Amino acid sequence: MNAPEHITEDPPEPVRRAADSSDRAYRALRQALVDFRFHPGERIREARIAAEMELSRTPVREALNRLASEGFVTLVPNRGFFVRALDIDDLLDIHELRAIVESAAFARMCRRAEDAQIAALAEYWQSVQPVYAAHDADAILEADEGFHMMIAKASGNSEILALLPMINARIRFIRRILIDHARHDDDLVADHAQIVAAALARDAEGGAALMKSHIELTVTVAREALKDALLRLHSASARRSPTATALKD
Amino acid sequence: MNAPEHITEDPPEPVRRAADSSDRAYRALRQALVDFRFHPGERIREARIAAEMELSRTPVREALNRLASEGFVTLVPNRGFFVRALDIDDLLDIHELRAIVESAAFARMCRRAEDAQIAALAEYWQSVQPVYAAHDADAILEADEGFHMMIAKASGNSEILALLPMINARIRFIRRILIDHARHDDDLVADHAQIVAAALARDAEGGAALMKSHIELTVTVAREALKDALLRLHSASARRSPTATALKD
DNA sequence: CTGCGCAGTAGTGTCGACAATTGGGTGGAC
DNA sequence: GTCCACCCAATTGTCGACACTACTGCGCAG
Repeated sequence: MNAPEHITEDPPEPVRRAADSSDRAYRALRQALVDFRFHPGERIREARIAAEMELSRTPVREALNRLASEGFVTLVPNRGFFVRALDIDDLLDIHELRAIVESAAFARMCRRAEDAQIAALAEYWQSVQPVYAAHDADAILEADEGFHMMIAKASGNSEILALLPMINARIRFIRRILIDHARHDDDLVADHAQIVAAALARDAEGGAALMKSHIELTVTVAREALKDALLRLHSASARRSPTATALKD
Repeated sequence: MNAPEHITEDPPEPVRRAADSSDRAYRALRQALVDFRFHPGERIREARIAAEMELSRTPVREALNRLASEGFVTLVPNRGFFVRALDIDDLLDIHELRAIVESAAFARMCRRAEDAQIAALAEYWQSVQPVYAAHDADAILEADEGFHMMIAKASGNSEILALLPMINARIRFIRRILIDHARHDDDLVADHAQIVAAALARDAEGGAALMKSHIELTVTVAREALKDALLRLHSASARRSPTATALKD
């Protein structure tokens, strides 16, 4: 086993280059933004982020550039990156866009998806029922997003499938809060059940309308809760430093 | 007008730091991609691009990262950036998404926009009529995009307004080709006139349907032309180097 | 007291350099 | 002739450094 010198022996440190510093920075920053751990409008100091994540500014800047084109942050030349100030209207706009896109995705699925895909949707819905019963907010959120993503996938439109995750990322924190506070799990379950039924019946118009009201109702009902949540998050992020161990994971 | 000596005189090089290398790289690369001056699937060598644009790899990488999150290119770790291979199905999907979003934008505009905004749309439409008559493809494209952007703006939904330019950027080259070749200016003019009429009448449903068919018809009618155009562009980009002076401007 | 100019400092924008990785080519063993 | 291991050139991922810009606080004129 002792390797001859002329042959490259097993490196004692097979630490293959991670090559994912940018990606890690991207995910950590995005999560921090989604969780509103930054004050809206706050300037993001690259050096600070880099120091906290124990890497150089380069990957941090790459991550910020990606986040900028996704609308999470804005770039002011020679001033730096700033957290996008999401207000209640923006949130409503995003939800409206989501309703538009997802209801269209549903209609397209009804018209063009194969039976197997719709069956898979119904089956998935069946399989995650216990999750809702367990009242685990994180698990419910995951199941919920999964449900909607399956419809986007079954729509067969790759652009819709690519757009939805970007929308989801920006409203995930709201959905998370709503699941926790509004405690309208039963409504969610009922809506989804109706949507699945419409899918099985290939009722494009009816199902699309259901989807639209499903999403819009969520917002309408929770508008006040949203306002409170935003205020609370803002003041929280203003009080304690949004950094420190915040980006460690 | 002649500057006094005791005041910092005009530096021989008043070139205030541009600080826009990344932005220039972004725009140039995006334009090159939109124009299909890169072979689909082609690997993008950062050093080469940087050398051609006479700057370092850093701004090129920043531009590529932004383009990656916009879907123009894909990033394979440790391999680099690759031009996204757009096929005919992708193009149809993008147009479908555009039809979904824009028809919804129209309906929302009818329901919520102020009279002044709709009047501005009608006025804009009037003002660009000569452009269509002049048969200048670039000018027509600009007028066309402007028309649709005004509707997105009048929709009052900032997310729609932000999404549309991203969609437009990716299908601009097609619209450009269609305007040149299909020579269906008259249809465009007729459609737009109908859409304006629906807007003035605040006919949300009718106008949305018009908008949808306006966009979808464009695709359907031109499907064959699209295939040809894609083939032609691909072979062209394969033959000659997609670089050289290609990125100079 | 108020407002303007000015230096000092914090922070961004860009660069060149270096280590790690990939893929292709070369040579030898079978 | 084929296949495998190894080496090497080309390219990416990350870093530290430096020039330049924007903001802060202070001094000074009005």
